[in-house]
Amino acid sequence: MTAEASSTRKSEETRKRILAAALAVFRERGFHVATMREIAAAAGVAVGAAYYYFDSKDALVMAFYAQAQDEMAPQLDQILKESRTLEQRLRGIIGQKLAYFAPNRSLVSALTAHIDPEHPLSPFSAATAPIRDRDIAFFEHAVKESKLRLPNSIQPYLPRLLWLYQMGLMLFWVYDRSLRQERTEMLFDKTLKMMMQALKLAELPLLKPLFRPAGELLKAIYGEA
Amino acid sequence: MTAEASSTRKSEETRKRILAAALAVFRERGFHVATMREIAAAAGVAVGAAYYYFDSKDALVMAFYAQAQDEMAPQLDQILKESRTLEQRLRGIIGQKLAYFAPNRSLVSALTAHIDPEHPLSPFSAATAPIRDRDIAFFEHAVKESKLRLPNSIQPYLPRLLWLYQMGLMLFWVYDRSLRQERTEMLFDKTLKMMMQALKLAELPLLKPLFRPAGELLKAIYGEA
DNA sequence: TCTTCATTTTGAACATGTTCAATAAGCGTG
DNA sequence: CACGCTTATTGAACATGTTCAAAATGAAGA
Repeated sequence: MTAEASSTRKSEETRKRILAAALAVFRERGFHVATMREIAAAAGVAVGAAYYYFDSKDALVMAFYAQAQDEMAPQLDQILKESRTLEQRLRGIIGQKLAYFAPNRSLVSALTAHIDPEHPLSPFSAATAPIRDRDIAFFEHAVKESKLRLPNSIQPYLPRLLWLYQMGLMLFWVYDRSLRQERTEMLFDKTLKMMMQALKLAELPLLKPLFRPAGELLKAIYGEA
Repeated sequence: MTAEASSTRKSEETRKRILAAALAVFRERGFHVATMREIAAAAGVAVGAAYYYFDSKDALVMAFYAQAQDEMAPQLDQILKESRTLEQRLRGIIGQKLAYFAPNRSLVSALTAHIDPEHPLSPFSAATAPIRDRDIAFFEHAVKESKLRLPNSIQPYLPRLLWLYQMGLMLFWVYDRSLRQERTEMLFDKTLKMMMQALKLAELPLLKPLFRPAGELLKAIYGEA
């Protein structure tokens, strides 16, 4: 939001330096204990400068996420190219993200700290829509070309639902205290398989009374498109 | 946590006065903008006093929730007594809670602000276990005596799952901007019906491959009991 | 009543995210 | 170069949740 298109070379340098310093401090000391004064000092700059480039401490985390998106995009594209089934693709995409974020779990936890959709930094806010849409696009791609035959009333919402699934999984992962987060791994594996089972069963006429209201619900919540 | 059993009459008075003042200020100005200085002033007391009785600003909200639990308990018992089916009971219990909290939505949003299970005020923390368990007990009661025949691998976890469902619903409700929160009402109605459908179908052998892994998953996440 | 100790109350001090007026640095133009 | 204008940078000041040493209050016993 703060950085303009007319950013000169040097300005961009400073911005990068501040962000890098912030991430370093966050990693070393944890997001919450890290102070803006520390970060500024680490970047060799006054506190005000940090606020000139970033709206808030949280905004630094958002910048981190945006950067992560850029860096991960090619790898995710690659994964989509190399796999065919939806299950493989989801496993690949979500697994890749978890792996990427693994060294920065405390930072991700800061990201998920705001659920309030009014808060500019919430994953559900209008302000983060571009980032969110970019994320959802990968799930759109993953769903496309897959052989899955879903009821028309559900199909269009699947990418957004999968994104939500991913968010929930990451939330669990962020606070997963088990060794190497193996509980998340287990949750991921089992729920993914169950989801695939459920999607297959969606065709059965027997389950119509279960999936028809689901479609109506989705339409009401997400809107027509 | 702070209030001891040895609380004398006057001390208890002060505590109540501070809590009441806090709730009034929260209601009038919203949780976030309200300051501890305001609250203290409204209670006719120094800031320090507020902290003598409550660990933090958030703790005031927790005290509010505990009080709400006390006040709602008889009504919830009544609802359980007057209804038989699980659907009726859930509709009654959850509906009652939403109605009760309606005048204080901003306060409830403060309650759901901490997802981190390490945070003492998170609904998932060890510190809030007593409050949580008391809540879950109502769902246990609601499930008991209902004619539902569920696989043994799932049955024991049902109350906790229903509690989770309720939490999710309240989260949606807290940020529901629609008139009279009618979107939440719709979500509640539809998901409740779907849940009942799904639970009935759980008996079908056809759906075994879907429900068996679900049972295993629950065991792994929640533990044996 | 006086002493002693625990309980309660006070308000100044502290930490930290954030703002902002002032200053410096760049840069294009005459 | 000199002058203005935009962009960067500074650091003191502010707001607010929280802490804490000191003071006030109260209760119980000698």
